[in-house]
Amino acid sequence: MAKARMQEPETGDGGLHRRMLDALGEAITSGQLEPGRRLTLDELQREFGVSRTVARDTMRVLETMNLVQSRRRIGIVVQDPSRWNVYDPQLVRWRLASPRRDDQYSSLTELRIAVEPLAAAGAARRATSGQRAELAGLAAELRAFGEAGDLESFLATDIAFHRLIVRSSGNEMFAALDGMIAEALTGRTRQGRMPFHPRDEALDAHARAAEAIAHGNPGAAEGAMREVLQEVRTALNLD
Amino acid sequence: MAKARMQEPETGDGGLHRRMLDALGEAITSGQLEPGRRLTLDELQREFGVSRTVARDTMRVLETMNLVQSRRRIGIVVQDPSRWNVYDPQLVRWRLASPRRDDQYSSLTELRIAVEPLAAAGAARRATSGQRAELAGLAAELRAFGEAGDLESFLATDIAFHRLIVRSSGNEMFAALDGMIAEALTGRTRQGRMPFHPRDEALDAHARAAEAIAHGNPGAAEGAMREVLQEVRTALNLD
DNA sequence: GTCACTCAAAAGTGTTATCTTTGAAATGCG
DNA sequence: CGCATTTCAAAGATAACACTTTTGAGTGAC
Repeated sequence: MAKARMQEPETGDGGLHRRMLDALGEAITSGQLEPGRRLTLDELQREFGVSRTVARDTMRVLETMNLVQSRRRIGIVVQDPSRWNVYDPQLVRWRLASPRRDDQYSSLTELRIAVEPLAAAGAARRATSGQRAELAGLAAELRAFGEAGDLESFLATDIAFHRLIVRSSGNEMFAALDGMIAEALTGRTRQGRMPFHPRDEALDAHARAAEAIAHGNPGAAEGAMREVLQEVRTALNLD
Repeated sequence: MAKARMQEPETGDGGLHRRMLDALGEAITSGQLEPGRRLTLDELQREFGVSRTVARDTMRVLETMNLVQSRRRIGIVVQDPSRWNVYDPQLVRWRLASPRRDDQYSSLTELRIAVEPLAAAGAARRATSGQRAELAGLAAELRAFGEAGDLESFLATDIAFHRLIVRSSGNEMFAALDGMIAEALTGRTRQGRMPFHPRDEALDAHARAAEAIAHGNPGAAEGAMREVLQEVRTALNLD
């Protein structure tokens, strides 16, 4: 029986489940499905043309993110945003794709401002010598790209620099932010919130942070990192 | 008359799925199931005496936390800790219940030190007037309980104080930490890392933070909160 | 005899369909 | 109003089939 049910496999990673999850995740995080809205599995399986099993474990996943709660007889209830697991990378991605992305960017940026100085201090204490060397190298590249005005390469290197710091911090909760930091930096450049030419003070601060980490000086690393973030802070009107 | 049909409601929420999830979550986060270990659905459904349906969506949930990855023909592979979604409250709970809980406490505490000053600044900008008043009240209670040496009430009030600050910060990523902050504070007291009598400076700093927030002074709130966290910081040897 | 290539079987998850059980809400009856 | 009954929708079980890698056995060329 030739089942002409050919699933198109080129949609990234296919996965029936993934498509449904993304659709619902985006619908909820964008507010299109407002809190309190009740859904049922039957509805969903008809709407997405999937089996009960797929519908069921999609909802299980959304439930562990606290986007919905499933109760007997009631169905599946969309939860209030205050209950969401807003650190789930997938959820962050959905929110960054939604019309409300600006909220997500400013939250993320404020989080960066809070965390990165301490992460730098941690790196000064606990980074491996390889990481220290790599950081120094990245700071040098950063200056080169910055002075050359190569914004694209500058961004890539800047992302690598900040990610490496959180991953070297010795705190796995800081390290787990690396993907989100990359998103925030990318978003900043895309939204044109980045100066055309990185300021000299910013480049110096990056270099000082790398140096302080290399020399194992936590206090200096923390201070330098605060300076690095100062311009982000003023951009967010936090001063 | 009393139909002894009473289901005890305090078991969390019963749920076959929940029991299996907790068991596996604890086994993985405690390191009992080491990274790279391969499991199969058949094994699991036999071991837990559940159907494939339940086994499957349990694994789906663990997969979204990145505790495991499931691949065709291979089975279900326990992932390396560096890939875990360490901000998932459930995962944090498992880790706090595991023998390695100290790592989790220090990570959490370092995160608090990073975030709370900025959260206080945010609260000074964006808290509602009700929240500002409530904070002032909590600071006063805190002083009363502290001076009376009532550690139990002090802890409860301290938790309420810190939670209220992150929830008033206007940043949902800060607000989402409130449960974890409560756990960290509780743990600190339980582990006897708390001075018997809260220091005067700490009480003053709490009061100054509340006042700065009430008056809408972000800079002062941030500074006062840093002082509040100073003793935590020295306890963690971060100075 | 060894290397490389092909192809088929096996192992395990992915997906669907259908059924029974259970719990909670709504309803109706006294 | 209070209690039992009904009803709805998720929770869970079971069985079958589809899809994908891995493994390895067989085959041929050198």
